[in-house]
Amino acid sequence: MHITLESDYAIRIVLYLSQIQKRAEAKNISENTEVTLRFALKILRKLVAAGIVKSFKGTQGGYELNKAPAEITLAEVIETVEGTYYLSRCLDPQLGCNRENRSSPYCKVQREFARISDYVRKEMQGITFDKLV
Amino acid sequence: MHITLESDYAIRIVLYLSQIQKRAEAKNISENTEVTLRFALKILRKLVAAGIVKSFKGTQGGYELNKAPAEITLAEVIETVEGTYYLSRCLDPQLGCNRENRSSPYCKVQREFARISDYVRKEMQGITFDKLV
DNA sequence: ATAATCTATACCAAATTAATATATTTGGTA
DNA sequence: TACCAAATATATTAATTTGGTATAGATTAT
Repeated sequence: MHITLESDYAIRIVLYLSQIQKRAEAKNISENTEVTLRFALKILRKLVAAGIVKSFKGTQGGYELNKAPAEITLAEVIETVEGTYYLSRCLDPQLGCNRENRSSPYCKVQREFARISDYVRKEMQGITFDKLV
Repeated sequence: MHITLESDYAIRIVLYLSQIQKRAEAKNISENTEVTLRFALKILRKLVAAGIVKSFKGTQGGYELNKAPAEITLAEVIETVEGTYYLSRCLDPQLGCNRENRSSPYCKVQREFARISDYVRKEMQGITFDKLV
């Protein structure tokens, strides 16, 4: 939904992997991004599931990017961690408007919020990690 | 910072006052906006302090708009309740980036977020309540 | 085999957001 | 001018979300 600290962490991690361009173990990533090890591991698993990062088990294991930084967008990383971005919770299909007696299913405010949310998503889709290193 | 349910409530309240165009007491506002009375009172106090709403004490008291709906922007109402809007908490001067060892005071990600946040604020400044009734 | 590394699920704590309670002040009206 | 209906102020509590941790297990290079 919103962009929280976890997104910030996920971005730092992908940015770090974009910078070093090689495999790094979780401990290394944690130290270099200032994200606690366990929380970094949790985020890394999400990034792996989303196909942004590749993981390798066992000795000499670790994580590396699964694609070129130029192919990874800010939107992708944020939505991996937060789900779809919405400016207001009333737009989230999971939450919706908490009002019972509303005349129409979508009010004008909601429509404005939806328009702005779309813009934000599009902007973030246009920002790739090669531009951020 | 972010747009929460409280913003949603504040918007509903201002919208309701824009629609009826007359004085209404808190209980009436609460019932018509589906915001609990006490929470509505709390929000109303903020709206009064911000000069968006005028309050009248005593019998026949209540609340009414302090200016025309066309003069009240979505940005104004939201920022009354949430403070300045930022896409990411790292932009909030009160919070900031929680990273210690950062090379530069503002990273590129932060700059992109700042640019998008500015856009969102400008959009919301352009939306007045006469368009929303 | 074993030590290093990731995986999975569940759990807990801190912070934020939402809502309520109580006591007080103000002002119109009988 | 006493009274009652309303707003004001501050503190407190409850619910939700976010951030972070613990434990047990699976995998792989050496």
